[in-house]
Formats: sequence, C-alpha cells, structure tokens
Amino acid sequence: MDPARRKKLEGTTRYEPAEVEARIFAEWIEGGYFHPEAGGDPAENYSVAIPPPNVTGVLHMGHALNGSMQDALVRMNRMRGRNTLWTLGTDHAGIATQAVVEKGLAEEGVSRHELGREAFVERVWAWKEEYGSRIVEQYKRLGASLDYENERFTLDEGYVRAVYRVFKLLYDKGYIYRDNYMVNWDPGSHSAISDLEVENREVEDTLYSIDYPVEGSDRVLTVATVRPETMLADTAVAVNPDDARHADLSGKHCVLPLVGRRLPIVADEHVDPEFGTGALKVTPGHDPNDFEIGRRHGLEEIGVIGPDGRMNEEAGERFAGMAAADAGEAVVVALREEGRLRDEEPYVHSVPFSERSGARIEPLISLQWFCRMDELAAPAIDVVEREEVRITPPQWKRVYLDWMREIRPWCISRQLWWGHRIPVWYCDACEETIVAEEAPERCGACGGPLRQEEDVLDTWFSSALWPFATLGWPEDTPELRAFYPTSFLTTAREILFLWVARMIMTGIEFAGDVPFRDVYVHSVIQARDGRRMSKSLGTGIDPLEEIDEHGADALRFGLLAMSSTQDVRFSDAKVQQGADLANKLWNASRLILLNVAEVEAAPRPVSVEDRWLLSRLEATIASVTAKLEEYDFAHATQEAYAFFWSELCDWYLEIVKPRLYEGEAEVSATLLWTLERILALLHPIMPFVSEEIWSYHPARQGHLAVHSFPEADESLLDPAAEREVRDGIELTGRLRAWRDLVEAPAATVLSARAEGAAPPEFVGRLARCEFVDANARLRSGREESDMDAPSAPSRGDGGDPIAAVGSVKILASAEIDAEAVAARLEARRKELRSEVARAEGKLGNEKFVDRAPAEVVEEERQKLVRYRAELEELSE
RNA sequence: GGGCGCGUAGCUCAGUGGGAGAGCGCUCGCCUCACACGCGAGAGGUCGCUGGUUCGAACCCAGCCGCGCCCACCA
Repeated sequence: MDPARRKKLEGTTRYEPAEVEARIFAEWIEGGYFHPEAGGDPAENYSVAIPPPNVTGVLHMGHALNGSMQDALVRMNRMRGRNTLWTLGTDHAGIATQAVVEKGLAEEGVSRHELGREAFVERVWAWKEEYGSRIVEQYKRLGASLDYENERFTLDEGYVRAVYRVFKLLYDKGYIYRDNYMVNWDPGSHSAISDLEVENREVEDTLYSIDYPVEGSDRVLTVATVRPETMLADTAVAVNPDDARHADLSGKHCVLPLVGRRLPIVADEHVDPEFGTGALKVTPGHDPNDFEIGRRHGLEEIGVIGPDGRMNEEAGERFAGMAAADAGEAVVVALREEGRLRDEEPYVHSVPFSERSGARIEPLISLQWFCRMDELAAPAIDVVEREEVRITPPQWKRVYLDWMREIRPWCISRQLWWGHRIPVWYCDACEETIVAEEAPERCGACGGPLRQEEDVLDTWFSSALWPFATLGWPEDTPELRAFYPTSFLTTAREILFLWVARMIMTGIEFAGDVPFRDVYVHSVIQARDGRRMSKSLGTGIDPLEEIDEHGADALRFGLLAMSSTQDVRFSDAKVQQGADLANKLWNASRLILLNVAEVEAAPRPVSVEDRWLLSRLEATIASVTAKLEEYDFAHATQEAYAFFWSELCDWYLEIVKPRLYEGEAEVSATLLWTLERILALLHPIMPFVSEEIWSYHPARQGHLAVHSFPEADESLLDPAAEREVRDGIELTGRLRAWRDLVEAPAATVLSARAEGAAPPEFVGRLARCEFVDANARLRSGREESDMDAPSAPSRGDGGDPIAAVGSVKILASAEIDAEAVAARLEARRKELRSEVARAEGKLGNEKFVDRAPAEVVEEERQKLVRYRAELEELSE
C-alpha cells in the first residue's frame, strides 16, 4: 500500500461518510458504469424503469426507500455481470407543476389567462429547466446507480410521439371517445379529475329535509339533502318500487319548490326505503347516483353550478352568480319563507375531495374525453392470474384483480395547459373531427381551417407508457430490443391502480409484452409517531437531512432494515445502526488491511475456526442473496449485519488476532478473502463505504461497483466445524458469565480442567482460563498468547474443582470468593431441577410420547439425561 | 357496507405448531494496541382478551376489544 494511503488508513479511526460519498460517486460516473450499451437480450439483461418522480418533486422518504430497494437489486445484478439499465426520468405532473408556476405568477400579480397559453407553457418550461433537475441531484446523494447519461421526461420530443401514437391507436380502435358525462370537477385545479384522484373524507354537514308537494293532492314528499342549492337542478323524485308507502304515487308528479318545475315520481331500486321518508330528490346534473338514475329513466339533466363553482342562469335570477355554498344558504332561507323546510340536523358523511388541490369535488356533467378500459383490462387480468406478472406480497394480487374486473371508463382529458395537448382537431366549417399524430394543415373533408382541442391528457395517460416510451417506442430502437420488458417494478400501493395497472395494460397492447415480470409492493414508512408522513401535516422526515447527518449508506441500510410487509414507523435507531455498521466495517477493515501479510486473497483454512468462519461466510452469502432476490430486504440486512458484527468481528477477529499480528500467511489470505466477499455482498446495500474500503484492498483491480458479486461456494460449508466452534463460543460465554457472577477480577486467569474433549484453543484465551489436563500440564492459555502478564502465582495447579461450567471444572483459586461460588452453584441447581421436572413431566405424559414425532420425543429424552447428569455432578 | 392488515421486552419491530428474538434504551464491569459510533456480562415479556382444535398454541380456528389502510353511489 502507498505509504500516504496507509497513513490515512491508520489515522482515520472513524468513518466519515460526508468526506467519502461525493468523491466516490464522481468516480462511478467517471467510470461510466451506470450507462449500458444497448445490446443483448432482455431475458439476460437487467433493467428497471424508475417510477418517475414529479419534476416539481423533492426527494422524500418514499423515494428514498423505493430508491434504496431498486438500487440494491440493480447493483447486485450489475455486479453479476448482467447488462444493466436503470432508467432515469421525471414526470411532467400536469396539475402539480402548473400550480407551482401559477403560484409564482400570482406573486407577480399575473394570471395565466392574462399571459396566454403559449407564454404560460413557455414559463413552465423555463421553470422546469431551472428547477426540474433538483430531484435528480438528490437521487445522486442517495447513491442511486441510475443512467444519468440518458434522462427522460414525459414531455420530451420522442415521448410526445409515443403518447400521440397511443392516443391515435386507441381512438381508431374506438376505445377513446368524447362524451357528456358526470365527472369529478375539481374547482381547485379547474379541471376534471379521474376517480382515482378523489379521496373521501368525513365531513359534518347539515342535512335539510324539504317538503315537495305532490301535484293534485295535499300530500308532500319529504326529501333530504346536504346540498340544498342542488334542488334547483332536480328533475325527479324517486322512491323504491317495493315501498308500500309510496306505491300509489308512481307516475304522479311533485312540484319543485322555489322553481315550480313538475318532477315525475319514478321508482328506482337505488332508493333506500330506510333512509328518511324513502323519497329521494333526483339531481342528474350534480350527483353521480342521480345521474345514473336519470339515465335509467330518461330524465332531464340540468346543470345549475358552473365550472367556476358559481350558480349559472339555470339556477334562476335569484341565485345566478352566487357561489354554490352561498346559494345553498339562500335556498334554505327561501325554503323557510315558503314553509317548505321541515327539518335540519347535523349530519356526518363522507364527501369527495380532490387529492390534487384539496378542493371539495363538484360533480357535474361535462364534455370530456374518455377511454374505455374493459378490452385493455382483459389481457392485463390474464397475465396477473397466470403470474406472468408476479405481484409481491401476494395479497395485492387480489386487490389488483378485483379492481381490474370492475374497471370503469377513464376520464383522460384535463382542463389544463401543461401537458400533452390532446391530438384532436376540429373543423368548425364542416364539424369534422380529426385525430392525428401530427398537426394537420387543414380539414381533410372541406379544406377549412382547424382548431386543436384545448384540453390536455391526464398525466397518468403518459406515465402509463413509461417502461417502453423511455426506450424509444414507437421506434424499434436497440434500447427497446435490449431492455424491454424490464425486470421488476417497486411501487407504493397507492399507485397500484393509478399507474401499475395502466402500464400493464398499455405494455401488452402496444409494446407486445408485459412491462415487467415482478411487481414488489413495498411498505409505507410512517412518521415516528405513526401518522403518515406528509408535508401538510409537517410530519415529513427529510431523507437529505438524514444523509447529511448519518451518510447515505446509513439511511439506505436503515430504510431497508425497517422495511417490512406491514407499514412501519420511521426508526432513527435503524439508521443509527447503519451508521454504526459503516463505522464498524471501516474499523474491522483497518485491522485487517493494516496487519495482513502480503498474500493473495484466498480461503486458506488451517484451524477449525477458519473453517467455521468460511462456512458461516458462504452460508450468509447464500442467505442474504436469496433474501434480496425475494425482496426481503429487512432480513437480508439483518443477516448480513449479524454475520459481520457478531461472527466476524466479535468472534473470529478476536480469535485470530494473535495469528494476524504474527503475520501468518494463511490467516491473512483468509481474512482478505472474507473482506472482499463481505464488501461485495454489502455493496448493493451500502455502496459508498464498501467502495471506499475496497479502494485499500490489495486485491482491487477496479471499482467494487463492477466487481463480481459473490456466489456462495458450497464446498466451504462445514457443519462439523460450525458445531465445534458454536460449542466453543457457548462455553466461552458461560465461563465469562460465571466469572462475572462470582466477581472474579478481570486480570485473574482461572485454572480449569476440561472433562472429555478439549475445547478449542480460543475458549481459554477469550474466557481467561488456563486449561490443565489430568497431568497438570498447560494445554492452552498464556503460552500461546502475548496477552498481559500473569497476575499472581495463585493459579490452580490441578487443585480441587470448585465449580462446573458445562463440561469444564473450575479449579480452586485464591481470588475466587467461595460464597459467591456457592450461591452460583445453588442457583444453577435450582435451574436444573426445574428443567428436569419440566422434561420429566413431558415424558411422563403418555399422549406426548405416543403422538409427538419420534425425534421430538428423543430430543426431550436426551435433554433429560443431560440435565440429570449435570445436577448429579453439582450435588456431590 | 365490503376487503386487507396489525396488536410480542420500556420503544421500534422479527418470529407463525415443539423450550420467547433483534436493534435501541436500561443495569453492572471494562479507555483490552480495529472501532467507546466500542468490548464483556445482565435485568426486562400471563406473545390484546375469551373460548376451541392439538400430546403440545405467540403461531391454527371462532368470537370479542383496540388500531391502521384500501375500495364502495346511501341522499
């Protein structure tokens, strides 16, 4: 090792991620490791398309978790030598981005309408150029091995071509159509939104009961509503066909108070006779259910609330122009004046809100573009049923299938300016509608001028094409041939329908194959107090702050360790555990790298503990790898941690230190081999610290990022060595515990005699016992180590045993307090008596002996024999 | 209204038919020449409640109590 490097390694007793991470990342980029050449076969290659973050986005904990998972798998497969692509890109995020820029304009006192469409869109692009790459830079901080040389955007030129092609193809198939239909109008973003972008919240409203007089009689039908202003658009009253109370009214009419309109009384199954009086006012223009009833009965559809949330002229001049909520109050006043208001009471119910703007949804009928989904859904259901697309954990498969089987038409038009403007042109002269991938010059039918549809497409319409549009579809590109289908997708469950399902549908329809083979639905990391992390609640935890404070490796390790099949609270302790692990890796590596003899890295076992270590290493590699492959990140991290920390550091390194300091070649080779493999194994999880340490490893030829991933070597598995060392470890622990209990001074070396087979050498050294055999000859202990000098000449010399610890007898010694020993003895006897009683009870139970598996019974018998023997010994 | 899931050590979570585990926190002892972001040894749990199945239940079944999430058109 270069003397300067050696000096740095010697002097750095703490791993400092901040100093390392930026430098290492630059080296990876310099190496071009994350940008693959388009070649090879998708089945052998490995590719992942990142769920594109919004351009307006900043990295949140969900991105960090999702990114850590993807990067772990991407790095592992890249190291395995597969041609690996992790596609990078961002989503134009129509509503969110438009809102950000509009807010900026508002601060300048300008509205987008004053600016005009073209200028506004230019402003958004300018904003995107300036701020749109923030999140990309943040992924770099995480260490994500994305292909930064080829960043995609859902509005870049090629991508727009893909979107228009898909629109045209779906239109030509008759799936896309334009219709007047009930939509979720979001007054906040001033656009229709899809069902999936609506969330229901519990709200306390007032339920008003209103009397509708029945025409030509004294009777009234009392109906109830929380939105009195909608009564102005009522076009019927409905009752349940089986409701005896109203059976005679079918075919008659009510008179709408305030308005005077005649309302037919219709019978419809939807009406719940238990609710109120069993009469329902029907407002097809402003209620989704009533809309359905209206269509069933051919009712008139009247709209009284406009897209601006205000009453229009249909509401009558008394209410026209008022905000809907104000109109509601005015209607109540008017009804009260007319004596039609029977009752009002507080009423808690769930109400739709826009997830985009937070505004209360205004259901209204509007002319929109829709896409019929059932034909697209059918094959997408098949592939999941047949597990050509596997969904993990499996309960989400059914959730997916249930939703897909009841899929409804998708409202794909949005009344925004930022997005893919719908590729439809209208001729006002001859009323021709032209759908085309490129703007036509003039009307094909009459040659008249054309105007393009004003609306843009739902952002998810373009995201649905992500896995293949990013690879150049509809062109037949080398990238598409090499990397489609992608290998897997990790996702939060909240976008299972919004995004995942739609990618599967479009992938099959347009790219000729499923977009990915595996979908892993990950858990949600909640805030520390169990609430959801949210910007508006102020409960978010900033991953970048965590990285600043603890390092990217620590955050990655922590997130993977805390991930689970169920939602979990963010755990600072797990991130700290990751930081501690990075530091421990660094220091254990220093011990090895600064003390090894100059040798090759190779497994060269010469003792039972060497064979044990190599066996445990290979078993760990096999297990961690399997866990990663099955998306069990929590156990993968835990097992890697446990092997490294307890088995390698706590035991093996302590055991072999004397050999290492002596410069023994075999142990040096074995340690370098082990270090190489554990660094490679951990690299997908903790890429920075592993890469940094690797830079000091004598076997290094290139970056660890492209080093081979360890494959478990079964020939090194050694169950006999594992058993022997495990027993030695257990014995060491018991001897240490005994020392503690009898308060043996730390410096005292106990004399002991092993009954039966001698324990491994390390037991004596680590437990500070000197083993003497029957001839009182030193078997191990100080002779082989240069540990501190013997404390006193008071060591036992084959004297009387004063205690037994397992198969070891402790011999009398001046430093050991006899009373403490006696107390310890008694405690152990008590323990043993209870164990004997338990085993006897079990074995005395005939049913247990008869019905339990033979090996379970036999195991119990052996335990009993052991416990009895030890008890007898102690009772002497 | 339907569906899914969760209640295990002080905290956050593993374990899912044969003697209760991890990390953190806590107690005691150690600045032992890789690491005090460390080392060694401990304490701490009627595994939500009640019944059932079983030789045996944290684990399987039923009911109940508490909590979370998703879907759904009850005015």
